[in-house]
Amino acid sequence: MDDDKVPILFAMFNEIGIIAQLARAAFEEQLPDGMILPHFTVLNHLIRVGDGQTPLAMARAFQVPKTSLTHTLAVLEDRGLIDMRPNPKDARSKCVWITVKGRAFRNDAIAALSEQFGPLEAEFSQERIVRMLPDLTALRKLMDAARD
Amino acid sequence: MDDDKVPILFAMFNEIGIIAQLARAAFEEQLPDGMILPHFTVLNHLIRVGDGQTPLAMARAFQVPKTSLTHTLAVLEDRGLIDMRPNPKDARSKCVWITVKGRAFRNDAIAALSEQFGPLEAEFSQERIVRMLPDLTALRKLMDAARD
DNA sequence: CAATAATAGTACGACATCGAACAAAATTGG
DNA sequence: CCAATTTTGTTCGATGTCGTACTATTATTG
Repeated sequence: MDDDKVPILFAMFNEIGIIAQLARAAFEEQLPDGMILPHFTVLNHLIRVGDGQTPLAMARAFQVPKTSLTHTLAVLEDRGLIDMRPNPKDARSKCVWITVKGRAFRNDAIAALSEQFGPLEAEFSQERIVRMLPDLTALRKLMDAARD
Repeated sequence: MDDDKVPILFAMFNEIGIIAQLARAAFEEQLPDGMILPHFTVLNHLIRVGDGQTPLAMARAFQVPKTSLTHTLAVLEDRGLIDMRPNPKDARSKCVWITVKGRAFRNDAIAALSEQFGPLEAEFSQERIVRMLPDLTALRKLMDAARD
């Protein structure tokens, strides 16, 4: 890598890391109790992609170790936000279903999210988002593919 | 927030979050032992901004709770990568200095970083980075300012 | 079909994160 | 000055993350 290309790539990841951290902190402030981003992420995924997914498929989707997801799912089940049932097609496996309570929680979180990030739109125009998003998506896909 | 603005803002943060996670995982693979990103971040900060900083100033710079930084600094001191000395201007406080070993570690990590992310430059042009960076920086600054 | 390998999920332990409470020192306000 | 408040850093406890090792089940292969 040429010397002059390191700093700017570095700077980009640095900004991305800080933004991710600030966004996460701001969002989690809006969540009740001990709920954190991964809890919401699971519920949101179950609604966007559809429930009945296996834990392993979800762990891959989120790029986290399956042991991390085991813990996250246990919390969600404890709180009645998901149900875990045996996978009829594979006795080793399970399927994750979102409950009515889980759907409500997710919807409330979305509303809080809009509330939390609403002020941003006044200062950070949709234009800029539209301009960045394709590049961000391309970068994410490249990195996703690169992680053999 | 208008309904049509939520999804794209949401999508942007989602991409940013995934990229941050993938970049962190890829980078940490290159680090030895139990060293993780925050360890490197501290060493890098001490070189970029200058050492002799107080823990609290650094916690603010990284947007992390001071208790988290206490732990990170303890690890770095254990491994001989930093020194912590009393702050001559405030007996409650300390100053953090990077050691020769710490500098070497940071330089090695930078080299590993370049190695790790080198292949990206073939697929993700510097042009795109240059195009995105000002927007990312602007967004980071807005969010930083917003967190009262 | 049996033996072997691969896969799904979990238990456990080491370590990271971070809020609450704390002690020590500095600052402030009367 | 002195008392009250604020600031700095740590300790402690609860929880999250994740690598290793394990069990149960399924897939492969000779």
